[in-house]
Amino acid sequence: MPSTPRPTDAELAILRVLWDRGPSTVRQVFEVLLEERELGYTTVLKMLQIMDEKGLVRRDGSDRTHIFTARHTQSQTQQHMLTDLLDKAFGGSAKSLVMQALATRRASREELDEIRKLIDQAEGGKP
Amino acid sequence: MPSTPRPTDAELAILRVLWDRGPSTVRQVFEVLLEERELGYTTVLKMLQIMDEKGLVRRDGSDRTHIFTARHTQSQTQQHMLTDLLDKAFGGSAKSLVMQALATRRASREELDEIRKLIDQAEGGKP
DNA sequence: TGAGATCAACGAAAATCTTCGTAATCGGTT
DNA sequence: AACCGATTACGAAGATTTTCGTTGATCTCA
Repeated sequence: MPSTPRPTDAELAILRVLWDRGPSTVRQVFEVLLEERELGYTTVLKMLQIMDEKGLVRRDGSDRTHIFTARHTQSQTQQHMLTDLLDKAFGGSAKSLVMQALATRRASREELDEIRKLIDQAEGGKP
Repeated sequence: MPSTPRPTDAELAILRVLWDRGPSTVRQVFEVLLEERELGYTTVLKMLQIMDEKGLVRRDGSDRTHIFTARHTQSQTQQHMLTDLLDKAFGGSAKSLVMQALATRRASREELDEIRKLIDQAEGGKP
């Protein structure tokens, strides 16, 4: 149960890179982010320093070029942010959150089938 | 489609009051929030002024005591924040968001049934 | 070995968020 | 009319977020 703060938008962009590409150097993260938007190398460095202080990433400084790793998995972070949103905007109701999410119409038939299977499982295990 | 910014945590607390109790004065919002945490009257006033500038609330200043109203419904705001989270933390996959949400184990059997019905409907209407 | 490239650290600036004190204004009451 | 309480407006301070320039250290290789 991670007690780290909820990542900000910019922090999340960095975490996405670390989740996708695994442990990375500042430069590697910088290059990926540069494809999406303009920003400076030292901006990324500073962000990673702050994220290290916050506990969002871990740093290996044994080499001259430090390696940064996301401290929590994407799943853990998703869970964290979802719970936060659930409490702050959905009055704690997972049902209404899921209904709204399904209303975004981004799920394909196959995905809906998988979701239904998950519900069946959940109900099966909940007598 | 509201092009207002995503509300901050403090703004969301105020919006919750407006959604629950309808159009309200600063004092009314203040009194409700005071039950949850300590804060000053002018803090709430200032927040509402800023939220008015941002377009998050509408203000009726025809009377001396102004009345504030949420500019978007709770549903619209939920949709907005969910879409934002979807893109920034779930790679746009509604499926994985729903799966994670269901994993919070906050939904009862009855709620799961309702969700499944919604999926059935969605699939029925999707050729 | 020394010149140039790469890197981390530091500090600081601009923007945003959150908080509230103080002052000005208005309404109702004496 | 003068006062009192309630309300809005203003401005500012502290915290956080996002950004980057500069500096000094370290590495590479010619």
